[in-house]
Amino acid sequence: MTAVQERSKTRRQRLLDAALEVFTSHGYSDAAIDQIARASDTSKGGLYFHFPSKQALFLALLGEASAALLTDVETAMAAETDPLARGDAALREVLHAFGGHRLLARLLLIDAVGAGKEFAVKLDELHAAFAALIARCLDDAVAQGLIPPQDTRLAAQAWYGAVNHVVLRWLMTGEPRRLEDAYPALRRLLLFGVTGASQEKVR
Amino acid sequence: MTAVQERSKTRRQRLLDAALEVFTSHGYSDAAIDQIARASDTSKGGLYFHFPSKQALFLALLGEASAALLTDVETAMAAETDPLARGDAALREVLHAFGGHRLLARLLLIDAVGAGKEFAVKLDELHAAFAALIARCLDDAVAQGLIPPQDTRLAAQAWYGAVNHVVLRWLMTGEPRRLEDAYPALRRLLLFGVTGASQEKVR
Amino acid sequence: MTAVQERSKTRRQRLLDAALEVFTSHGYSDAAIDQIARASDTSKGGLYFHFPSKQALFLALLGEASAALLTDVETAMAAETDPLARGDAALREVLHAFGGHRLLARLLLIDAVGAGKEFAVKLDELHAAFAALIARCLDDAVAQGLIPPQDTRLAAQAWYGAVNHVVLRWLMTGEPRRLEDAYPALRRLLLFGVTGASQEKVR
Amino acid sequence: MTAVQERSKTRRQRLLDAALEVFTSHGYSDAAIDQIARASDTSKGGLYFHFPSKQALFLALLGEASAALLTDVETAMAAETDPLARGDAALREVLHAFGGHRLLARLLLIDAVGAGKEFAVKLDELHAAFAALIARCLDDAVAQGLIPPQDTRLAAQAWYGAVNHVVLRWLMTGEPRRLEDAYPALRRLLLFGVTGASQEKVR
DNA sequence: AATGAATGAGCGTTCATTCAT
DNA sequence: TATGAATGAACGCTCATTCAT
Repeated sequence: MTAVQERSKTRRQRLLDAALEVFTSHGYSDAAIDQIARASDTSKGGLYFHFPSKQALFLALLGEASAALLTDVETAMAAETDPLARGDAALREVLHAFGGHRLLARLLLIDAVGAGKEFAVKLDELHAAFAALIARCLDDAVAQGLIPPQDTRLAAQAWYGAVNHVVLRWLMTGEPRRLEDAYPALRRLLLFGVTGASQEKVR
Repeated sequence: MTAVQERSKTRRQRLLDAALEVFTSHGYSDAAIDQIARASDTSKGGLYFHFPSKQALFLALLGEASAALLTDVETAMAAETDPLARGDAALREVLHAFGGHRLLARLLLIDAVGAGKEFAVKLDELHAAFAALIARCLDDAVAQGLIPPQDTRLAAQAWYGAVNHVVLRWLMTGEPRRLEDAYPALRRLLLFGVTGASQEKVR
Repeated sequence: MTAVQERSKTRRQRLLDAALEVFTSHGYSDAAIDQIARASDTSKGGLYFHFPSKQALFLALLGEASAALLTDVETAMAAETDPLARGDAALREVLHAFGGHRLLARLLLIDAVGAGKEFAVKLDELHAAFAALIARCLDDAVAQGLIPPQDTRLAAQAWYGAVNHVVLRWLMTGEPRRLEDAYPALRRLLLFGVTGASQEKVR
Repeated sequence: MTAVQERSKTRRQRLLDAALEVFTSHGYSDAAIDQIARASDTSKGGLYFHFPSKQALFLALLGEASAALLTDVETAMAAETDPLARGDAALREVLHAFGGHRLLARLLLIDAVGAGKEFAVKLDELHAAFAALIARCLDDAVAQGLIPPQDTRLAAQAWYGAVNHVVLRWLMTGEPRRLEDAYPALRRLLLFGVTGASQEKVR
């Protein structure tokens, strides 16, 4: 990487950092390009040199955040071999990643949601990627006889939705203080959900 | 109620209907007051007679939608006495209500989320009310020995989040075609999750 | 016309007047909407209530100016019956109209020309309308044997171009001081041009 | 001229060529420096090395185009001795030059006109030079008794305007297909115009 | 000589809100 | 009550120009 590319990368990164800050504190629509430029110690023109539009900037941010999150989770899962342990690792890592990056959580779980049709696709990709990761675990677990056969796609979504909502509550109400504290109870619920109890107990 | 009040109520309702339509098809920020006025066969001035601001209109809409949803769910729950049957009824009713009112689902699950800080409180109230409803079921079930003791608040949130996300997927991808079709699998997951399996199977 | 329409028309007219002033003093591109709004004692929003865009405002101005000019010329021509006298009247009226409305002349002969492709059509219509007016005179004159058969379309264009250019010189250099002073010499040239001299003299 | 100067000249010419292309296809205001730089296989910085501003670039282009046109016409006129034959040669050459260089015609007759006050002077110089050329012919013709005494300045302008407008029509509507086809009729009109017919025929 | 990243003033346009009628 | 003309602050974006390399 040449010195020029280096500097350019720096500027681009500064812009993304500032954008994350501003978008998450005001919401997509209420975030002004001017504000982002100011927050990144750059000029409006400079921003538009690196990103062709506000939408593209947000999209880039979404892409980087999604990729970073997915990478983290995949890495954590790769360390385990047992299917359920991998699901467990995914849960732990998601809570850890979001817990350590509040803004990233806000971006993906709040700001991206109501931002407009243009971002629904990107968000959908993230959801799909996550659901696929979990569904794979569950499919493996079913294959190994660890859990009973079931609709693993839907279970994966429910899994993801449950985690999301706990994170959302944490974002909105601040409870639990440390997001990771939700781990034990959440783990229990999710595992039990897919493990299944005897029919007699439920009926 | 006088005739004038009656007509006023009609107008107000027309405005709310139009607002639901426009807000859910464009998102809060991109929805124009002009559009809502036109869609409701009223004028901008007329809208401002009934609602003091765009924000207030959206808030009123959120309020009505939330209340309607909660009422439906509470009614459905009241028909059952067994705690777990009441939770089951809640699930069925939520899927039914959202499945029958796509716009309402969009409003609460998508548009209200990224609309801005001003609406976070309202959304929080809805979440809290729902969580309380479910948590009460679970507490009762624990008290009656139907399920093991657990963090019922968190379980309620996970429950709600799982349902939300399934509805969200339905909104975004159209799957499953009929939202109610998700009921059996979702029911199984949620009940098993709170019922708990034997420790041996999980470990 | 109701009082509201009356006021609206007034405002619209004020906007057109201001637009003429600003467009002709800065050129289309360098004229700022802000300036026009200020010059018309209105607000930018008010301007956009009456005209959907800068382009549309300029187009409306061109339309009104063209129409006014054409009407004047047609009226002047209608007073004459002899074909050549009608052409003569057209010349006199054009010089008179432009001479009395410097801004209108600038608008049509200078500002509209380089303003962009979008206005070429409108300008073309004006040119075509004028050329048709003159060509009709010449055709009649040919039919009555007043002038020899010739390419009347092209002659009409040459006629129009000659007048245009004299007006243009007047706009740019201020000569002659009174535009109407160019009438006698111009009349002579144009009439001789179409009347035709004996072949012997030319060869 | 050194090799470096040679290369510089080449670069300068490439810039002028690209500028002609871009200015005539977008108009002065809508032509972007970026576009010109790209079209000339240079950079923005490179452009600014050769020309201090957009205005100066356009002015240089105007100057070169004007000079080229005038040189062509003067050369063509120099080949003739008879005053009216020289005017005739001028007409032929103008139609030929514009007919063969559509972009040059656009530049001088359309783009330069509405581009702004800064270019009015340059345009005026061109008009004046042309008018002087024609006026000289006419003065000579008067002196030699070939045409009757008249306002030769104004006649020259009318001459020029008529030609201009025919070229303009060709640019805007594409008629006649070959600009040179307008020559015979135009020649007849212009010569007759200055030659003058007997008063009897006109009255 | 040449590059292209960076600047920042300025523009056309939008839209929630107001208010005379 | 209801209307819609009017307001004006704010926004996303452009682009001629500069300058470190």
